[in-house]
Amino acid sequence: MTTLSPSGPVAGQRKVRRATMNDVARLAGVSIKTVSRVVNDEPGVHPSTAERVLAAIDQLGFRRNLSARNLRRGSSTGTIGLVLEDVGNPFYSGVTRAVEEIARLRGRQVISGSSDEDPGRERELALEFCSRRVDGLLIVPAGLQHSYLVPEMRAGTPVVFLDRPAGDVVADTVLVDNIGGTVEAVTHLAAHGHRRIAFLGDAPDIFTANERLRGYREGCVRAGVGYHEELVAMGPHDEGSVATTLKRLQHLREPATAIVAGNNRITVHILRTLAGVAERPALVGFDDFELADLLSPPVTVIAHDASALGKAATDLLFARLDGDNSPPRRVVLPVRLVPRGSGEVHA
Amino acid sequence: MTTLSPSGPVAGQRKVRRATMNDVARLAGVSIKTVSRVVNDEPGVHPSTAERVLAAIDQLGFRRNLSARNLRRGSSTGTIGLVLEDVGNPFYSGVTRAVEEIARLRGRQVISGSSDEDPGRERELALEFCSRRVDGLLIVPAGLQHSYLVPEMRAGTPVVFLDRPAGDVVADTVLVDNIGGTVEAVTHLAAHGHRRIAFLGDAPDIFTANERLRGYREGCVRAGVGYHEELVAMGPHDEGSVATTLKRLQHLREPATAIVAGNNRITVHILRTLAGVAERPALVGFDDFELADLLSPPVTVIAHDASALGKAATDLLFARLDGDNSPPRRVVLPVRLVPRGSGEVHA
DNA sequence: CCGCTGGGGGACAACGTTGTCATAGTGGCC
DNA sequence: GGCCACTATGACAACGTTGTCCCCCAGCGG
Repeated sequence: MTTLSPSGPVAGQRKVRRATMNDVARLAGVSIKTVSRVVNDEPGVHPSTAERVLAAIDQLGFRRNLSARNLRRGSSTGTIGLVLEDVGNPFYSGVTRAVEEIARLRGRQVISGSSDEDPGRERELALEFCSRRVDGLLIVPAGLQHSYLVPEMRAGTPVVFLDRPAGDVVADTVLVDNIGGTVEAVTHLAAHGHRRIAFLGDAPDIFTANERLRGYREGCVRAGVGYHEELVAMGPHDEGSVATTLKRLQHLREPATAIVAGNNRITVHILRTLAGVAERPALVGFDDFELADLLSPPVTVIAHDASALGKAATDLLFARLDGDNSPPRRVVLPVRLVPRGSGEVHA
Repeated sequence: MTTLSPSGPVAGQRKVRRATMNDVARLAGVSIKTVSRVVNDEPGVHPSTAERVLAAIDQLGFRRNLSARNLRRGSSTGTIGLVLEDVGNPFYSGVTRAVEEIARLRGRQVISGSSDEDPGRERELALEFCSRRVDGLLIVPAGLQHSYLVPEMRAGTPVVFLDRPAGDVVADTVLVDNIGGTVEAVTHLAAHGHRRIAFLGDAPDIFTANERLRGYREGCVRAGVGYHEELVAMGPHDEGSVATTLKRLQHLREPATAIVAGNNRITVHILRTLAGVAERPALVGFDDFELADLLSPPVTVIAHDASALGKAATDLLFARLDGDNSPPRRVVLPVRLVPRGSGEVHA
């Protein structure tokens, strides 16, 4: 295996024009249409002609321009757009992977972008993708207003919302059972004798955070332990605010003996804050995460499957692309409580 | 906030043709060029005309077709291609995030795909991206043959290799200091009295795995503990094979008292295997991972920064796009040993 | 009244493909 | 020999934009 340098000046060859079918045609001494035939494996080209064309293609380093092709054919661009909150978050990267996988099977490329929970950025990304004429859109909504998508949907771009519902359009949506999950978490803790169960969640304008809060409240009521404002802390959380909150919960007249964490980031903040603390409250976290089983104590979680979420949404999208025009669907994926230890501590 | 259904039949509107500038022009009673002027904020359009055009755009839900635009202008497509091993792996999703971030600042969209360590798939993805006329390519090489990229590079598409070097082309490359890292790991363990230090790595045809093995060997020699074949286990590892290997290492005539893990997946397998075991060997893992500090004992690692890697590579790519045509560069990012406990166990 | 200026707007070609249709040549059959 | 069928190939338009160039007309100075 020799080391080839792409001969001649390579880096910074910004000015070179890529070879087109025209160039190939000229070099091979045929018409451009014949080149097209060869490139597309269409019949009716004499083998010797095809050979000349292929040689020219090789010599010029020709590669068909897909944009031009799609433009002319008016066909799909073979892309789907994915707008999520942050690819860097393992949960969403799991989603991305699943989306990519299915898209691949259906011969599509994925274009993705992170909104960072910023509605403006979400919109910017989604519309940019529409300008690129993606065949469909998968969106983890950052905001509550999605009417900007109405023209796109009307123009035939299917949109599936993921993880959270859209604010003001009716469209396919895939969610997880946030309420059921937190109800189960609370019930589980109550069953182990806890009556002072706290909830730390994300800002309540985030759909999932709000739903989980509702589930928490319902769980408290059902378990007969009552809902107490003082045991709840919503809002954007960082390590510092979590530490403060935990301290507060501990020093209540009736301290919290158990905590439900609203998502994986919060769970991790809590774990870090509690590291080395002897008297630990029981803990159940929403979202599973790697190594949860290897911590001590292992962390009990409400688990749901990122790739199942991605798969369900993408399947739905492709169903629409295949012509399914039934009314918009809302799919709610189940969650399950995985008891590992941290949630089985008795009060 | 009312709930708008995109009026009329929406889902399954596969047949609708998107409005073009032509349609807008007709509706507004102007020429298509005037529409173009309005859409592009070009001067020389009477405000009242512009208003009519905007109204028509709104009414028809027109959105400029970026492919057509780029085709006509011969300008960049505003996209860059990213081929990695698996977006689902937190390390690569960190890379992805960083790439996305920089691309955004430079007004580019990222198209990405996972090769799953399959050279054929890598090639397929890279060439597909070239067909889409990405402005540049970032590739985590799966195989050793990349001469297929020569025509593309010659045609002016800059390519930067990431995490591993290309097999047979000279191109920009960003790596981490694999050898230095493992040397440091071994040195560290030896300094704590270990003389029987094992190495579990990935298949040696993977560049990083091989480099790390070299570093391990060099570290052993430098530390004066010698290199022993029996302490090394390379190859694809799953939980089972890791368990078997650990057992073997434990039952050697002179058992291993310390382990260097070749990457984060292997580290995790080891941790899972050792869970609950009383007599644990010392452990240093290559790649940092979330929660490493919360395990007991906390895991000592050779850390390097996924986002730094992504950033460096993307910066390099954009430098090329900006016209930098200096000879291909090879950037090696430093790693650092983060002592947390698991590696500071004395032999 | 003429010519000039400049703002507002349009006609047309071109980007790189592919679909449609036409045509040249070749051989076979009556 | 004339006609047909068939193969191999090409000319040309069109996809949705934008760049270039041109035109019309109002206003203005001489």
